[in-house]
Amino acid sequence: MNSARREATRQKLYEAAVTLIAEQGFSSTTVDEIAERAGVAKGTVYYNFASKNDLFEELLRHGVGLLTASLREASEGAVASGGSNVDALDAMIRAGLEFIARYPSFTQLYVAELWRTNRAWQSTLMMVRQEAVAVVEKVLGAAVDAGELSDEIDVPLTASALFGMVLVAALDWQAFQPARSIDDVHAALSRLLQGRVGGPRV
Amino acid sequence: MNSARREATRQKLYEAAVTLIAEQGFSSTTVDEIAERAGVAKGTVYYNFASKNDLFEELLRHGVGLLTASLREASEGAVASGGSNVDALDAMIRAGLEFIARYPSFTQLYVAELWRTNRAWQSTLMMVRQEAVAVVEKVLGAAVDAGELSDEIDVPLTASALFGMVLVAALDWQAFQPARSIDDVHAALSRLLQGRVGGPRV
DNA sequence: ACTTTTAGACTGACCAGTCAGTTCAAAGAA
DNA sequence: TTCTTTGAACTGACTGGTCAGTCTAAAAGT
Repeated sequence: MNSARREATRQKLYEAAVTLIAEQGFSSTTVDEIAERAGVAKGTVYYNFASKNDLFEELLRHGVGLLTASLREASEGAVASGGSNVDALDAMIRAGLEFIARYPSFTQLYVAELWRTNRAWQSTLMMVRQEAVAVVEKVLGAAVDAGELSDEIDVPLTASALFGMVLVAALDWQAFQPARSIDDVHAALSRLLQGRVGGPRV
Repeated sequence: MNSARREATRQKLYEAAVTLIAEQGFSSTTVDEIAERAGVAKGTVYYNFASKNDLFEELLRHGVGLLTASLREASEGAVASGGSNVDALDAMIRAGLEFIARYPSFTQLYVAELWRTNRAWQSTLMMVRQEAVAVVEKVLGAAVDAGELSDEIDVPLTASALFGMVLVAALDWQAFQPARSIDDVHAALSRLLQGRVGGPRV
């Protein structure tokens, strides 16, 4: 069981697949392309994954797992160092931006597939999405309970909105003004979160 | 000459294509399927459009055209009836939600393709996106000039963020809690825009 | 008269998945 | 050390199916 070797191969396949699928979409990316980019024979793909679909599902699980961990860590870090729940939200925005900057392809691919219906990996995607969103909802709920945020807010909807705000702003940043610093982008989003856009002027 | 008959056929093809592509993606939707769903012979597709790609590009132009018109109308309506620029933004959020509720498939498909690189219709997509975003940016800019919004905000980035907020919240609404009323969703997003989430408590 | 649509057979390219055969690396044998 | 064995990992030509796009002659619409 040379599973270190195998693991390295799988990793190469993930990396090859993620960029190709982000660029072209799942269906128009061929297994031959993935194998070639990974520097591996086609058969190896099928030795390591049951099917093209399966490769993709495992890729999704793998990627969202990284995101969830990173969000959770950011939130816990903020709280541990004496921050409020709003600080935790802010830290999660930061972590989200960092994740997207680091794995732009994965993010593209995730967004492209998230709301598609009738696809084989639909249920996997929903599961994995729920895990990520739950992290945000939890902090949002805690902030409301602690009186930091208005108790009129709709937690799940606001979590979605925040998620979308970060997602779209970050993808646009990467696509259209990649030169800007992450601090810049973070500041703009923070401002929105903290109500300093449409709120009373300071 | 674009006869009325021809236009009706094209319309049927758009409608068939948009749902199929939203569900399955562009590449895994076949021209035969589109023709069948539209109740039209395959040859008719090629009589009306140069290729599958061309059909899709025209579909994108058509759809984003509707969105842009609707945003512009909402914004102008708000201003004409004596509203502030922030009211105009709010009206545009509403219009965005209505658009997504009415054309969920188009929205899915748009999001799925927006950040993809290396696709034939990439430039078309960028162009139409820019038109839509410009409408939001214009109002945002006017609001800053009028002193309604902090002049520290980054207009393009905030426009993206707002766009993303509406987009993701609406898609999640449609996908996971379709029973909720549009007013409900609108209220939650308004609150975020107006800074009543993270801002000072009332 | 002229435009548009029909029905569907056909072609050539493309591609997911298979499988018989080859290579690798580790563990033991000499 | 050097040789042999073993099973896991990998290879790539091949197969069977799918699909964009073409083409026809005839019908229907305006």
